[in-house]
Amino acid sequence: MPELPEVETVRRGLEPVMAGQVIADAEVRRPDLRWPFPPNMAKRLQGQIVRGLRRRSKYILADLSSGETLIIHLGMSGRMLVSGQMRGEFFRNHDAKSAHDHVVIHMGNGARITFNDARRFGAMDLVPTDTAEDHWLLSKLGPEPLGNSFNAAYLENALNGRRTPIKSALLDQRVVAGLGNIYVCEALHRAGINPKRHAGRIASPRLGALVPVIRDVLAEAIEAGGSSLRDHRQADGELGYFQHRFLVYDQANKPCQTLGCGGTVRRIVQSGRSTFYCPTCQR
DNA sequence: ACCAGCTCCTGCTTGC
DNA sequence: TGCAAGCAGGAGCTGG
Repeated sequence: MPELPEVETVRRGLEPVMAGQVIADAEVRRPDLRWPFPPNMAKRLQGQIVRGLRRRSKYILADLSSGETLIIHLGMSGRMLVSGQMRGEFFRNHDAKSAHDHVVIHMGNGARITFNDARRFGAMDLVPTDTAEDHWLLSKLGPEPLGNSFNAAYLENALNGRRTPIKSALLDQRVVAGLGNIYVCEALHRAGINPKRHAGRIASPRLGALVPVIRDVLAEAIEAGGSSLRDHRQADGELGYFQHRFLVYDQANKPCQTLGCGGTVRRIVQSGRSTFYCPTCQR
């Protein structure tokens, strides 16, 4: 599922029920997701106050009063669903137990947060807060696409000399952190760049123009609550809505929507992943 | 160093 | 309707 906008949507959904609240209890129902959980994870979460929830790329970081940070990755199909009774309001977004409820966190305010991940590509780890960003999963990540260090000069330098297709380069989390297949396809379409073009062979003005396009696509997707194709749900269980705004992703054989283009959206495979683009207006 | 391909796992969609 | 193949939003690892 989740690329940056989906993860940010989940983070925003968890913040009001977790931030500043104590973790009353935690249950681990299965010993591992992609990797084994850290030792005694449930016990180490118990009694901690959640100082705040941050996001780095596609990771959610929950800073705890113990001085540790819970790192959460949703993989392809992970969900964080809130249920329970809070402030007199009853949330029933995940009351039925599912076979893939791997971790359940019970907050002192009555909220219950369930980590559900059918494909088990997700991960959790618990590390000291002051070195959380040095975690092996985070240490090699490139800049945040919505941050100031992601700019035209940076991107040109990062892609200089690279012969891999621009599509593959933008999926590389070391180049820019948080993009996935959907938003790379959409951004390249908006920028009019052919996904097969070699990353190091794109003229500066076109690369420069790609930066604000990426920011816009991500910001609009966050605003829409992300994209729900199969698995993504907001923390309250609601769907995201950005999938209705896709111009190319999953639109194979449909007419290109670019004004006056007249082309047809194609699906190709690049390094084993689907790429959707319009050969007419993406050059 | 760079890059394409494979792999982990489960479930939904597609085509025969 | 039934069944199997194909495909899925991530990302680490391997080997050329």
